[in-house]
Amino acid sequence: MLDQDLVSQEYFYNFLTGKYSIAVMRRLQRNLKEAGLSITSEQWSIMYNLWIEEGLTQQELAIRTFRDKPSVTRLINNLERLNLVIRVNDKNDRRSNLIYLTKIGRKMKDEGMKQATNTIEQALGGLTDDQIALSHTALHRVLFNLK
Amino acid sequence: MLDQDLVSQEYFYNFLTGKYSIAVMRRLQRNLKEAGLSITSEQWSIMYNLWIEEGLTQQELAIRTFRDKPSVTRLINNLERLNLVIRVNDKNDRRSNLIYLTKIGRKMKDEGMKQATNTIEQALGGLTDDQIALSHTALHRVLFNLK
DNA sequence: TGGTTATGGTTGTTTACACAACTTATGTTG
DNA sequence: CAACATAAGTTGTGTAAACAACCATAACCA
Repeated sequence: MLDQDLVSQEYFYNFLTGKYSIAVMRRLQRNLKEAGLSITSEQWSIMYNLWIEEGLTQQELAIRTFRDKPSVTRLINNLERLNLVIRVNDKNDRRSNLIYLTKIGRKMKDEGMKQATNTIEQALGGLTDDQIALSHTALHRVLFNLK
Repeated sequence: MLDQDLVSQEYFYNFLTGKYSIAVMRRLQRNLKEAGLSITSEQWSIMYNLWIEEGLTQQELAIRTFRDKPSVTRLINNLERLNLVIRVNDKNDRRSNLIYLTKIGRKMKDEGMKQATNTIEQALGGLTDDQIALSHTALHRVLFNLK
């Protein structure tokens, strides 16, 4: 492969290095902070899934957030320290923890989702619905290919 | 916003949580390891830029990899410990370090680029050139919007 | 020319990640 | 039922991230 090719394939390598998602997550972080929500974008991704459905196991949260089990353990640890979620031992399967939101965690939903929407609008500004739909398809395929 | 909307906008929230790039970077990591290259995907992104052009400053590497200065400092520390790069103090501007590859670092280029190409092919498999080009445009816009 | 500002890099702190090894509880099956 | 395999979660270790505060050098400019 020639150096010329290296440079012209810049796009692909930006993809490899996570440039796009670093940008998006950094902006989400900033928007959350400016709205007075002191959670990280990673913590947000856990909260988001719990806002949709409470009582998920850590395993299920790991799958939905595409993180591994140790990562989820520690994210839940931190969210528990922030009094945003609680672990409840599953009576039917004592290996599992069911994760529930606290009152504070539940109250955070509106503002948390608003900042997510803001971030998305800032990121996708100037793109047509068609462009968005097409990249949706492409990224979905990427996820399918790699998982 | 209704819960229904939350679920149907899954794609956007996957974007926010970095799901796609986690998948890509994890695969790159795995491919590098299987090829016997013991560097992380973050280290790869530094090496990639040095394979294109040596003698960059840390500042310049930070811009090209979309990372902040402390991150680059520590990545270079680790790469220096692995004997893959060296810092050379710039005679003309003594604030700057110019980063050069070692012989070992230079020899790693072929295999390192090969694994990157593999990863890209695995990620984009099944997508047409048009789809790839369109998502390129979209992601480029995202980067422009957020930087 | 001397003081201020800007730039390149480092260090400290907290959070998060991957991978491997481990514990405990549940399933399976001979 | 006992032995083995699987599943959920935790802990250890090394690497990387953001953000803030800092040092040294260079650039500006009044």
